[in-house]
This record gives sequence, C-alpha cells and structure tokens, in this order.
Amino acid sequence: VDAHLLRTFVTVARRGSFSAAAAELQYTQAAVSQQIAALEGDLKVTLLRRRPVEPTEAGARLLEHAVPILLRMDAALADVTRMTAAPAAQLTVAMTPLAAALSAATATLAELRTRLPRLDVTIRIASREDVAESTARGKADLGLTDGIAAPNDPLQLLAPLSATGLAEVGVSVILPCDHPLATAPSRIGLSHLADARWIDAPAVAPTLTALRRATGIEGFRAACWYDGTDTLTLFRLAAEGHGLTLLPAQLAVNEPSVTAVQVREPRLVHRVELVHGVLPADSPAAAFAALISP
Amino acid sequence: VDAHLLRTFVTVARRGSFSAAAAELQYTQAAVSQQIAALEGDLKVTLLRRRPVEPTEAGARLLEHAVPILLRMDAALADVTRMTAAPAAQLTVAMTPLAAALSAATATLAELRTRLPRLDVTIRIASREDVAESTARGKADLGLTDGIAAPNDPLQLLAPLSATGLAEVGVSVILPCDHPLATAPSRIGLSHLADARWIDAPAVAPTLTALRRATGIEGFRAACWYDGTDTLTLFRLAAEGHGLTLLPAQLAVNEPSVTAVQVREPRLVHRVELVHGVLPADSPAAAFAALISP
DNA sequence: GGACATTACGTGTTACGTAAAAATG
DNA sequence: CATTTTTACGTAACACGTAATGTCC
Repeated sequence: VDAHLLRTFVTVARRGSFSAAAAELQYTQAAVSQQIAALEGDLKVTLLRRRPVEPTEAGARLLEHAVPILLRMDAALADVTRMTAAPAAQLTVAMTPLAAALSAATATLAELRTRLPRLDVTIRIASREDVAESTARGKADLGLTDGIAAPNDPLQLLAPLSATGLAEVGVSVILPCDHPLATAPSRIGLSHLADARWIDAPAVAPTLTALRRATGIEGFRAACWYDGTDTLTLFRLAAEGHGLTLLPAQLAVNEPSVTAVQVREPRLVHRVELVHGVLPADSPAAAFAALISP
Repeated sequence: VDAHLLRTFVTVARRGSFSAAAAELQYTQAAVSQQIAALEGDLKVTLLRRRPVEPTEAGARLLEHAVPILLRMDAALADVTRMTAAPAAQLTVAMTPLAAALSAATATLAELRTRLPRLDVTIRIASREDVAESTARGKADLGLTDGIAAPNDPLQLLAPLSATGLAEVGVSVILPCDHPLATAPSRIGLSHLADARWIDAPAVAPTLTALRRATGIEGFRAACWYDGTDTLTLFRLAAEGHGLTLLPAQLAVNEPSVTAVQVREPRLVHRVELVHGVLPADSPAAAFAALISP
C-alpha cells in the first residue's frame, strides 16, 4: 500500500485508460498494469472494471481518500521545500473572480509591482478548487478565495491551508428588473426563495451546496448551469430570467438589467479569505500578505 | 518521497530516538537511519536534530502534514477492506463519556446484545481524539463523539469520517453552590465568563479551544487541568472552586455540591454525533446505526 | 566507555522495460 | 482484426540486515 500506487490508480481512473495514464506518468502500459494489479492484490479487491475502465464501488471509495491524500502529500512537499528555497523573485497569486472584485488584492499587487520592479508578479483567476489546490501544491504562493458563511465564520476549505479573513460584505439576490420581488421590500428572507429557479455558477457565485449548508435549508435547485468565470455573463443569465443568483450588491450597481435585493435572513456574509502554506520571512509572498491583511 | 518513510519519520519524532523507533517498527537501527537520511536527501532539508533527537523547524512542519496523511491512509485501507470483509460477529463502539451519557447508545447496545446473543459487543470509552482515530483506522466500527457547536451545526472533526447528528441539548455552566452567580438569574451569557477561571478537561467537557471557536471570544483560560474521563471528579473540582466547566444540566441534577446555570448567549448546544467509515450492509454496525439514528 | 547514530557492504527482493500472449469490442 | 490489457522474463536498482566505524554525553 504505497503512495505512488495510489497516484497511478488515480490517474488511471481519471483518464479512463491504462495506456493514457502510462503516457501521462511516463511509464510503460505494462508497468501501470502491474501497479494496479499490485494494489488490487494488496487490498484483495477489484478496484477497476476493464473495458471500459471505470472504478468499482470499492475503487470509488478508495478514490475519495486517495485524491486528498495525494494533494496533502504534494502540499507537505511544497511546504517543506518552500522553507529552505531561496526567496524567489517571483510571486504568483491565485484568486477567484469575486475575491479579486471584493478585495484590494489586485490594487495591492499593482503597488507591489511598482515598489519592487524586479519582482515578477503573476495573477491567476481560477475556480475555488483551482485556487485551493494550486496554493496547496505550491503552484501559487498565495490564494484568495471567497464564499458565503455566517458572520465571522471561517470558510470551510478542503485543502490543508492557513487562512485569514480579509473582507465580509452582505449578500444580495440578483433579480431581473421585472421580477415581482424586485420592487418588493428592499430586504428579503432566503427561505422564501428555496423553491425558486437558481443558476449554479460554482466558479463565480457561491455554490448552491454551500448555500444549503449555510442556511440549513434543502432546495435551491439549479435550473441553469454556468461553468465560466465571467460575472457579466452571469448577470445576463439572471437578467433573462434563467434563475436567481447570490452576489454582493456592489457588483450589480452598473448593471441596469438586474436589481440586487439584500438578504435579510438568515444572516449571511460574502467572505474573502487569504489562504497560504508556509510564508518564508522576507519573501514577496509574506510582504503581500502583510500589506493586504490588516 | 514515500509513505512509509513518513511513517518511520513520525515514529522517530514521537519516540525521540532512532533505536526506539526501530524497535517499534521491527526494523534495524541502521535501516531507520537510512530511511531518515533518504527522506532528508529527497527534501534536501534536515528534519531532525540528533542527540537529543527532536524535529527541526522543517521537521515540525512536515509532522503537521505527515500525521494526518498516515491517518488518512489507514482510514482508506480500513474503508476499502471493510467493504469486502465478511460481516463480522463483532461490534466495537468507541464513545466519549458525554456521548455515552447523552445518547441512548449504551441502552441500544444492550438491546442489540439480547437480540443478537452471538454478537460480541465491545464498548470503549475514550477521548475525542481516540474515538475519531480508532473509528477512522477501523479499530472501532462506530464512534460516538460530542462537542459544543451552534444549533444544527455539525461538529468539526479532524478525521475523514461520515457523521450524523444524534442529539442536541443545552449547555450549562457548572458552578459551586456558593458561587455568586449560582443564585443569579437562571440563564447567563458566556461573554461575562471569558475572564473567569476555567477547568480544561478535554476528555470530558468541551475543550476550551472549541469554546473559543464556538463563541468567537478569546479568553477562557485554564486554571486547572484534568486529563481523566470521570465526570464525578470534574464535578468535585468544580464544586471546590478550581474553575468553571460547561456541561449539560441533566448531568448535574444529582450533584448537591454544584449548580447548573444554563447558557443564554451565544446560542450553543452540546451535540452528539455518530461517526463511521463504510458501513457494510447487513453488518452489526449498520444495524446499530439504524437503531440509534432515527 | 557506553549508548546511540552513521557508514560500508553484501544480498535478496522488487519494480520497471521489452516483448509476447490474451482478451475484448 | 485492431486496440488494449495482461503475462513472462531479464535486468537494474533499491532497501534491508550485518557489521564496522563514528560521535556525542
């Protein structure tokens, strides 16, 4: 039961093919076959059905563990090596679209760029998963992520990272201007909207799963899916009545086709957090964190 | 960067000795030395100071990752093998003292014992860490743990386990009868007590850390530590004025020397959760879970 | 000097690649 | 029949044990 057997198992399951996994991992097909056989022999369970290659029930269960394990091993490696690595002349910050919009991060990075001209600053806008994963794996020095939560509650992140809260703003329901509720009282309870049509836009807005968890209400079923990261597109979908979505009011002020109605109950905030592994002293990453966190 | 290098590293760090770790892991001292050398070579960092053997800064950081990684690997192994293993004639349930007191678990187990006389039922009372860990590792089939949280909020468990809430009761401050607050209004706000003397009894009562997290208030400093698992002893310590503690009121009714004053604010509950990995259908564990959960 | 960690060296196992066989659609 | 996985086998690397050497209280 070795770690890199898990890695090839995960790769085979993801790619759905022994040969493809072998190519990705720089192995022979035969080697991959042997590794899977060894793993199945150790556990005395069939993990994959062949032709087509897909995980069995036991394999699926193992995947649920293996993916976080491998992520954490990469994080451990990145964390430890970062402690000794020379302070790089490079700073990569990954952030979700809303984290960028709701924090002073991009402005602070611009400031840092002028103050340290020799520093190579890179910004990566990505989904929440990508931000957490690339920060944990050390592909980014810092991450900025967002989500909804009760006031002062930290976000629940999957990856093993330190986190500090940066900002909290109220959340609002984005409605088409001609929606019946748009002219209603300026604040609204979410419980009345659990049965409405919602847009699931996990890369931009809070996920509906997070919404259910934060409110404790089932419902919030998706009528429309949007996998992109563009806020404008999301507004247009909302304006055209494809469903509701939850965004900070300040983002909607310049959008004439939609109205933002603040959520009164339950008490929720849209929260931005800075996440990071080890921050070596005197590193650009530590400088940025110090600039942005107070 | 192999998993079992991590295992020997953790063992060496815990035991504080290469030879002791070698004895525990059934290796030669030389083998352990080589493994640590290999790990340090891979990471290009010194992980341990020798004589005395203690982790360096980098080593300490690695430990923070390594321990959960190894726990999760054991959990993965236990989970997958449990899916195929024959339904055992044995049922081991680990629980914290308060989980036992606040749930019908022991009664249900007694019932199960009479209904399935051939079943070998074992109860293990242990600390929260032990319950979580032994359940994750498969040493126990099920665990019952407790803690304080906001109403309907799940407990935050470290181990990778499924959890279902079983019970929630109000929390009360346990005071000596002659305490000034004992005769005061029957409900009290916790914020007034942040600066009081508290007893840290992590195995029985909620940990003070959990208290700070749940209330968002710093403070709750310990004036007295109790590592045991006995509720009566904790009551005596509270009665003698060594400090306050937080327990469900119903446990104090038969204790003449202490009074329980319910906590009014913030809204907190003492919550009991059933935790488990995979529950094979038709297993005694699944039967118990079905009996106790609705 | 004694306990403990490291280095040196020999050996058995393992893990991979090449190549041939089997299986599946 | 072609593509993909499995099996067979040779080789090279590795990881461990034994034993000798080094090092710190």
